[in-house]
Amino acid sequence: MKSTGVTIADVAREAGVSPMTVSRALREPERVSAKALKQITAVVDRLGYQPDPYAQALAAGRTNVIAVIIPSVTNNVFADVMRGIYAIFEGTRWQVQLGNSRYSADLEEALTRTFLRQRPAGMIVTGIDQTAVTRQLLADAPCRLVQIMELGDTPIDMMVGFSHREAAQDATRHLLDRGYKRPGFIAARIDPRTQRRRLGFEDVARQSGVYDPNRIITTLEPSTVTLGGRLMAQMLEQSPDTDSVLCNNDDLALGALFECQRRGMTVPDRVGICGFNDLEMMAAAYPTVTSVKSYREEMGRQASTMLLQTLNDDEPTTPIVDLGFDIITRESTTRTFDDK
Amino acid sequence: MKSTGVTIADVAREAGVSPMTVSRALREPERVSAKALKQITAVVDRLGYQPDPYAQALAAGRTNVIAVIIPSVTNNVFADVMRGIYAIFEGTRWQVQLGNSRYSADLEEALTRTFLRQRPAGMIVTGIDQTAVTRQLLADAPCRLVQIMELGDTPIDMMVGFSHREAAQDATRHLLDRGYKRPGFIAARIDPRTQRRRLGFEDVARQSGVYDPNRIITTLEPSTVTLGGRLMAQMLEQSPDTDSVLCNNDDLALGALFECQRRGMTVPDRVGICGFNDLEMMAAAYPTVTSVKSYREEMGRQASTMLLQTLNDDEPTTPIVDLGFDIITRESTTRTFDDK
DNA sequence: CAACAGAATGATAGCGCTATCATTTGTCAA
DNA sequence: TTGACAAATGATAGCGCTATCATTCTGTTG
Repeated sequence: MKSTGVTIADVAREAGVSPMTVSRALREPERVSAKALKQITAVVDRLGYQPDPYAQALAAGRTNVIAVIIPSVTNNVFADVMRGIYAIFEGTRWQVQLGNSRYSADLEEALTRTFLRQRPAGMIVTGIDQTAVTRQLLADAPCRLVQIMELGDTPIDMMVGFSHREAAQDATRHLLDRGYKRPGFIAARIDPRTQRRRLGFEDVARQSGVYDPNRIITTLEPSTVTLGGRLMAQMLEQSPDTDSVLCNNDDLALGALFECQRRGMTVPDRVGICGFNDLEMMAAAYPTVTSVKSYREEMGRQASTMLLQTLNDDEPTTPIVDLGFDIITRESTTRTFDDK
Repeated sequence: MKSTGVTIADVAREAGVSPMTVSRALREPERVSAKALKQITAVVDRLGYQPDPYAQALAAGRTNVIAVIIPSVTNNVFADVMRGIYAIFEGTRWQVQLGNSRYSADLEEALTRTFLRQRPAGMIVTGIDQTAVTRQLLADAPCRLVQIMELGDTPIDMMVGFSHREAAQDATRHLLDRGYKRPGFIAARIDPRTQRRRLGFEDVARQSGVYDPNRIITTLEPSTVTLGGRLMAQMLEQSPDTDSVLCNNDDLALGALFECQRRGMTVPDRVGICGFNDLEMMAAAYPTVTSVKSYREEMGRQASTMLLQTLNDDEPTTPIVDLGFDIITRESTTRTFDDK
């Protein structure tokens, strides 16, 4: 039943002090005399003592768990966010624990319950579209929280993100500025963020008089490069005069690019392509692909830093952070002529 | 200091039984009378009781944690493995906990210690190149273990993987079979698996008399599509007559493809390209790209299933599983002529 | 109907740690 | 040297649960 075997009592005995002093030496060394500290440290090292995190959690009533809920572990976008989160918490006493909601609000609710049962020290959750119950759970939780990826008017606590709708608006405007007259929009895995991007596309398309529902193709399927090709093919079949596409993400954009090449339709001259997220590969593609850059790793870092501040009893200066976005213009939307 | 507030004692009081009976009702319902069970279940639901996992762990001396150590969270390959792992454990009482060794054996050792301190119910670790200390820690651990990704002669416990060296041998042979005479090898983020793939390439290159150290380019940088382009460029500069490349992974292969296109070198006629892992995008690229398919998600599923069996006190029928690999031949190595 | 096996339940004692408060030790001014 | 006060340490009592064993309650049998 025993684990490592070495308990705080063993250390205390060997060091000739009480368990309480050992406990202190480990957590608040400044409250222990230099002599005792040295003694204890030596024994800890010699015995290889490691505190039992469960006993600590139970006795102290709090944990060192940072619970993170993301919709997908296989999506590059969240992988980047995670890298930012790990970058901040690695080497600290906080332990990141990952939960995967698989784009389901119900699963997210269940996950939230599971996590809260563990009394996390802090939480990071994705997006602003939690169920009412989840929102309530999070609001009542005895820990601080950062919502990431998006911005919204009703933050539960803290927030780091950017406006997907505005980003899509700007990207659509970019296509029009580049002389494209009949832009389309393709999207897969319709989640709330995707929806807002579509709205952004529609905003600008409508207001510029180029809106055509036949140039909007969405599907619930998970997004892949192959699917990008398929959606592009569908677009060109149902609206052959489409001269550009805003893709909901870079996988789709890459697939669309390949599909155009396969059909001998030159990019950017015959078809302009704009992706979303600006994954690393977009700059390496041939032709290079324009994309909406989002600051994903920075988002993870910011969220973690803010959480860390609250854990140290500092209030972050800005509890709501807009990281913005940038349209990274590349060859795929840079025509060599204008078909006016 | 209290958490949810509702403890097992509260439930017991309300249900008019002892805490012990509640504890039993929750974990071994068949050992409790139907009447008591119904009573208790009702109270649990009404009060929304959730057992405290820390108290459970401390009292029972075991946990429901499955510890998984992978070298990277942002690498598609491991994302796929994780998907397989989650697929098996989701919905069970086991909780997957992820650790990121960032391709460092020392970090892996530290992580292993951290995880073992938590007395996981089972572990999944990547590869076979642990430090001696890590190996010892794992061997002594009071839980079962699966090593994934590779095969080796000295498994610590169970193992699911495939031979990277043989895979690279086959891929190299494939290039030669397709009529390529001067194959090269490019690799980034040199980890032990990459090394073995290089050995596989060298095996066949040597034995076919086409070995040329100037056609092997490796770097410690993390692998990206952009880097694939750069390494390909370097290859074509230092060995301009290279007529094909085996890429250590698909990101590099895609970068190499783009670089060739940028230089107007036709793929597959002027240069053949073979990737490794067979990520989804390889089938969508233009031209489609040949790659060594590895069964990553299946690897995660197998490892998890085996672990689950041991957790249920069944011994898996095969503790060492070779999932093999397949060369998926596509356009990028299908020449329309033979330059013999 | 006594006797008894087996099922159901409960009392007790921790798991390894920390919060709290009491006690001891050390330091310094008067 | 003494008293006052702070610093250092320790004794005690749980945190919420489960393992273990003792007890009580069935139901069955001769």
